[in-house]
Amino acid sequence: MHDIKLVRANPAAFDAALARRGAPPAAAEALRLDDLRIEAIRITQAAQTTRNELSRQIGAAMKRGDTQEAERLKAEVKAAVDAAAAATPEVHEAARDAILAALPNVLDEAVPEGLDETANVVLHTHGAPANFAFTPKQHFELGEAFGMDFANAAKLAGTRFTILRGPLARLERALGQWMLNLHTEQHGYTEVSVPLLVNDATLYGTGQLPKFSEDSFRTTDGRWLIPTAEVPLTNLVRGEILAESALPMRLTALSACFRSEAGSAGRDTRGMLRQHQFQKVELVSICLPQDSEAEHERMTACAERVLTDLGLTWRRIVLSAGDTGFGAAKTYDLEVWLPGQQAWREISSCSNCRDFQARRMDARFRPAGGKGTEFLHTLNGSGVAVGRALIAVLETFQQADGSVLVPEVLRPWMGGVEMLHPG
RNA sequence: GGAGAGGUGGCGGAGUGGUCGAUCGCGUCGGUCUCGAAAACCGAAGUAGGUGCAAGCCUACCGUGGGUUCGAAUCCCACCCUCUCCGCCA
Repeated sequence: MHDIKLVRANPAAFDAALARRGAPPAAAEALRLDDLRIEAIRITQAAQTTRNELSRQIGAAMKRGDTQEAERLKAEVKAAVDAAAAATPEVHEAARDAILAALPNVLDEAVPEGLDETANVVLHTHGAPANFAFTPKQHFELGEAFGMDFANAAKLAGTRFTILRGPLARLERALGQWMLNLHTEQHGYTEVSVPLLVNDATLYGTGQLPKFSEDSFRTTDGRWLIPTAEVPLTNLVRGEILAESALPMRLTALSACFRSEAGSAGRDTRGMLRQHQFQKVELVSICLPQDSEAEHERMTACAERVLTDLGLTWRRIVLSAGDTGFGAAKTYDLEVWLPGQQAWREISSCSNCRDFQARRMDARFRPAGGKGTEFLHTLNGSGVAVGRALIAVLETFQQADGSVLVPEVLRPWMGGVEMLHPG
């Protein structure tokens, strides 16, 4: 949600910010509605002042038993009451906010220009795609031998679901547990167990509503399955006024994530790369405005640490203007190299949302020594997607005979097993 | 799911139709006192919107949304949440 005051202060700059994302100008219409709102407020408040004064007189008149005077005043107050009812500032405010709530965040100046992913910029690469002495298989080809089961998943739930059994089920659990411990024990994050079902206000707070309702699953009682733990974690501060001493607040959660849009693109139909349900370790930071840029770098480094410790090949890219998500001012994607697929694929996305979500959530802090309140900054990042990490591990550490080497850091979670053998 | 009770300012807790944005207590902040601290005493302090150069003035907000009324924290309706008991259950 944008600050109408900033729009008013510089409408041209606001429209220019939208143009970077390829969105049409909106300042003029928002300001027109805000003008109507202010005019209606003036009328309403003037009428209320009159009504309040006359009401006081009515009360005084009745107290001294002057019913005739009271009745006369009642007739007089009617005009003010009608005038207050006729002016509808809340209608104009709702119309204004409907526009503002559907507009994406203003981008960081450092975000590269461009309207799609072709304009993304690779910042650095860790490791290099390895040469295999054999033709590396894709994860679903490897997985079959380990009981990666798409047929039964389809029977139980439909397409875009996967069933894992035995060592792969354990490997998924190992990845999640290990990542969670890494972030809580070494990166200063606090583990949180969150609801997987949330209400409208929560989904609105992080920006999924009102514009992207079709991307999430809705329950029959009006709740939503979370598309990411970012939603419940970030909304923990919704409506709160925090003390500076509580910041930064670093939260992490391992959760299932549910995405209804996952199948609509018709891409990645084979395998478990793009699913309606997947596990993810999420990182969320709530911090002071002046700290969010550094926090963004820190958070991304925490996610990178996961990939490095697993022994994966990865690179960091900064998303272009047009590819940056709705609520983000700046986003780094981490892409992992998949030898079987011979491609870089997204495994983490770390975004600085600045005060965009905080405004929607009304999440503020009280500056130490200062007066009043200011909006917090919020950041979120995957640390990392567990399902995709599983894919990357399978494809990266596969052997010629179809067995898979277990990354050292995961072995304590795998009962000490060093090599997974099919069958 | 059934029955009952209740949601008021950071917390506790008054207030049941007429200057109530709200008595009071605790906590917080500033001051007096003190070598310093405690105690005591004095004082300050909600959020948002409108208006003004400013001091200030005005409006709204007592779980949320409606309604009744000249006037609602107070009455009515719906919803949300909390607590107690019963039932059910991992």
